[in-house]
Amino acid sequence: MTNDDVVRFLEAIANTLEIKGERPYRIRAYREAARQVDALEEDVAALAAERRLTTIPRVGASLAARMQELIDTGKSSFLSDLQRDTPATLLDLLELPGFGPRRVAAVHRELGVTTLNELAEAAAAGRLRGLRAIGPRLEQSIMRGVEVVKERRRRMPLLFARPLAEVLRAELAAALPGRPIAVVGSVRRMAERVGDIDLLVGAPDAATVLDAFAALSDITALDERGATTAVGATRNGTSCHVVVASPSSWGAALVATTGSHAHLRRLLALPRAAGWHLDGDIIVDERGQPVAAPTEAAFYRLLGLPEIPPVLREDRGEIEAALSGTLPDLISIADIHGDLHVHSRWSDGRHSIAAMARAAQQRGLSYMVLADHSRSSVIAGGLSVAEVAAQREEIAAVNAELDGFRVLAGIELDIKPDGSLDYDDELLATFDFVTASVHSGFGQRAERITDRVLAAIRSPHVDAIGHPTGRLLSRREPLALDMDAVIEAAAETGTALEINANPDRLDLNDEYARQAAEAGAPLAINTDAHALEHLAFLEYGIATAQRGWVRPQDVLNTRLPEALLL
DNA sequence: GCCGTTTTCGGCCCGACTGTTTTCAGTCG
Repeated sequence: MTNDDVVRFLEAIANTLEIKGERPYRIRAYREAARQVDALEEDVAALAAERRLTTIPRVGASLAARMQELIDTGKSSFLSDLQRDTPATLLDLLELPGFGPRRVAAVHRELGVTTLNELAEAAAAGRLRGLRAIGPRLEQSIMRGVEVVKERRRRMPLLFARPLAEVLRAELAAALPGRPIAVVGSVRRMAERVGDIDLLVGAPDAATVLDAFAALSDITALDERGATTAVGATRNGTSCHVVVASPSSWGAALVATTGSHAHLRRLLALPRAAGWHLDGDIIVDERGQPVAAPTEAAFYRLLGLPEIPPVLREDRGEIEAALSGTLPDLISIADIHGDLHVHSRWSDGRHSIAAMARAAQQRGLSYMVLADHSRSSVIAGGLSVAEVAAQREEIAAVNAELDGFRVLAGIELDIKPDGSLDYDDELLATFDFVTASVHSGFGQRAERITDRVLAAIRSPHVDAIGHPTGRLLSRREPLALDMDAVIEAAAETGTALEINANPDRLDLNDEYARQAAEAGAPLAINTDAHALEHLAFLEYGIATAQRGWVRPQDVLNTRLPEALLL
């Protein structure tokens, strides 16, 4: 029982209670406990073993008893009781945009709907029409939403896939000491969504490897087994594919299993690869023998190419660029000198300005822009005009304490639903750096929302647009923005577009990042950290930028503050 | 359901948008 399992359990209870129409503060108690367990450094199972669950903040006697039962027995009588009249599949419906607990409860009660498919059928048959507060627009959005949610289920965000892949790799490595094991496939390419986990093992004897794989505690079922490959299912139903290669063809096997399919197809069509083809997961030559290449560099050399970084292997022109010697000089994490979007306790961050600054410095940065929320983000604790002034004093005090690191005064400024900005020009002029973001009116139509963002870009006080498309990989589709117009205006005014590195956002995504860089719009790669540990998100932002062929000179925060503030 | 403890009960985040209405419910951040 992992902390994540307990978090999901508490959230399932909260969501079920919400559908049942329970009192809001009781629901919130479960949500807050879930957040606490999520932030817990210790193993919640260890706390349970010592009967110390109530030492977790926001966990009292009642929640502790429910968590204890779950951890001890793997089941919860409380949750099963709740699910007797509120089936677990109803929780899927909450993922639909515009569909909250009340509407879920209504379609369940009035129409007997319990699953996404049943809801889609009911919508298609026009049976939602009779319900209060559901009209034609919502009906349309439900039918679209069901498809979106299903696709999300098929391919999980990298955020979830990458740690899962690492657990499997580490467990397999422990069972096979001395063998090289690599996470390959779309996780290695840092693709934003991942269908299944791919592992590559170097070993002369495949059977031993496949036995060890089948015996992993996280692999609950073996779906397929061949001579050198196997497919298993993990506890949460994710499919994991393992391939065994001989050390002499390790490099070729890395290329073959890292993909993408499109990249490989193009690669094997090169003249120098005449007769080569894929035999299962192995690249073989015209005689059917595995291509001997101990490293990836050696493999690409056989084809007369420089080594192409995994993040570029999508057949988006990288092979042509490699042939002509024009592969981009990709940005790397070491190029980043500052983070332009960091929150603190002044709004909805978990840590103080000083703590965030010290953590950023430890990560090798030399400055950060403190960008707490502006006043309209009420729930996020947005800063009043008076608080902005008070915060400046704390920034000055923190800067006086720090050596070799600077905190700049910034703001994450709401672009309000009518397109106006959240503070007046006079106040805006006093910030070192302003990032403007959309936090409301997500459902607006293309023209209206595009106008809002364009107005912000054209404001002389706005230096960057935060998470421009507003998407959340695990639960929200992008705004209906005209991105061509946004990128064009950003290039024209020199307003930066953010690559928000939060792995649930990755916004801009790789393709827009590339389009922006090519159009000459400056980029900013920021963590949007709301806690110390979120500063580690930078690597996801860098990977997204790399996948977008972004070079250091395309990115604002590769500069030092002196150059930034010009 | 948790918490504080000058309170063992009464606080705990609310303002605005959208699509549904015909005066507002439900969702969202």
